[in-house]
Amino acid sequence: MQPLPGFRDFLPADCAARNYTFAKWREMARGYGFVEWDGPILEPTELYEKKSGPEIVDQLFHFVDKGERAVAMRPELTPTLARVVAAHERGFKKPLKWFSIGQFFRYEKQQRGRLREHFQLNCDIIGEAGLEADVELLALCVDILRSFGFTEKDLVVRISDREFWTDFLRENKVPPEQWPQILQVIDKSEREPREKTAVKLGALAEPIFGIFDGGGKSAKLEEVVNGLRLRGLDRFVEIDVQIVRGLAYYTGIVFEVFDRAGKLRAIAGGGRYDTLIHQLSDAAVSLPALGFAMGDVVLGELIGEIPEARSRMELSLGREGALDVYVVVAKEERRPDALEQVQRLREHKLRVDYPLAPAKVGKQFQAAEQMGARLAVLIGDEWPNIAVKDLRTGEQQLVEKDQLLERIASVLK
RNA sequence: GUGGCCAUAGCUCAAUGGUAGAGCCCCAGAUUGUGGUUCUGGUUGUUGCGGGUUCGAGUCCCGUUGGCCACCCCA
Repeated sequence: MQPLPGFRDFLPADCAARNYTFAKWREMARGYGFVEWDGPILEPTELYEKKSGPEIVDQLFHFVDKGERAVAMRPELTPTLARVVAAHERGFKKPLKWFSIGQFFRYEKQQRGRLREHFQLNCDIIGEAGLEADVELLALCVDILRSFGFTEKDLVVRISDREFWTDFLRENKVPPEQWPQILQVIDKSEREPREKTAVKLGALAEPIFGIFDGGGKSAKLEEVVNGLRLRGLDRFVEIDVQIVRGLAYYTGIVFEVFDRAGKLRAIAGGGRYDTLIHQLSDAAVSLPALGFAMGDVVLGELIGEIPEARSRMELSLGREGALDVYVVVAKEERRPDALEQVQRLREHKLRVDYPLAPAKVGKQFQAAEQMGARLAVLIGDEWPNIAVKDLRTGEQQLVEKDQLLERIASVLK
């Protein structure tokens, strides 16, 4: 039996890496004053249809439950957030700065960087229409990535503005019902030959290519970059109006993070969605909002690619995984005494392990080594004295059992 | 969803159509109480699964499942 396609088993090393990622996400988000929340993993399918149209259903893990409800495993958090905020916003002072770490699902053929399941950090700011919120969100996104050891040489945040294009389309008298289609063509233009894009754009091709080649100027985007400059983070960002993002609900600044080498899929992405909460609100709540999401899969791949990030993680995992003390039961008749010491050490918040079954002393030291124990404590013939061995230096000292804690503390310090 | 490539031990991979192997890992030993190195020995496969061709299939053919890559889509 294998796991289902696109689903992962997390062996201890994988879990350790995942915990490392989550810890960084949490630490940085909290550092920016974001508070953690979460929603259900299963939602009415309708929640996603309402927001993205019926085609989205093809890409959902969805089914009919025993109560004959059409349900879907969440593919993203934003619709849930909008629903929750619409229902509970009065209970909180604005702006809300909320983050969440959870698992998300989509029914698609898997590929590198795209499974049927992944974990995602979502950070959102609700109730602030000003650009300072966009800057704050971008700064958090960049700082999270910096905390993993990435620099501006490793990745780039490409920022764009949906309004730049909607203004353009309005000026060119394009009927609004055609906007989503044209935005999609712009979004895709980078990945296909220009001739093909030109055909799709028709008369708009010339002015749009002109904007691509001219860089696309926007006072708003300049202001965002300036805001990041004040925080010393502008070196990570580039204005690039070709970024549009596929989702229909974005209304303002949008951005995506890519590796500079261009080998991987987007590492993170987000933007402003000022009208979504209103659309999903039965009570006609209307709040400006913006957010981004960062997935664990592509991020993990990038950590693997960048030596600085990888060694930073390995260092951290080495520290986290290690045992403080391994208790060697050198004489089986001393096992009760050994267990008493194990319990005592554990009550003093030390990480302690010992052999569950009788084993040769050599094997026990091997086990201690393998588990990364800092110290081995040997209980046997010398009892009530105990040998304490520093496994890094090899130094060993005999102490009376009541001095054990003291001795351990002095070595661990 | 469409197309191409791939599938051999727990892992990484060998094996002109002719008796399935190596390294690593794991386990056990090296005068019975001291780890990392070393040495010796050992376990493991219906060659992803199901058919077919052939005297004989890991090898060739068909199907199927899974993986990788591109497209599609991108949360």
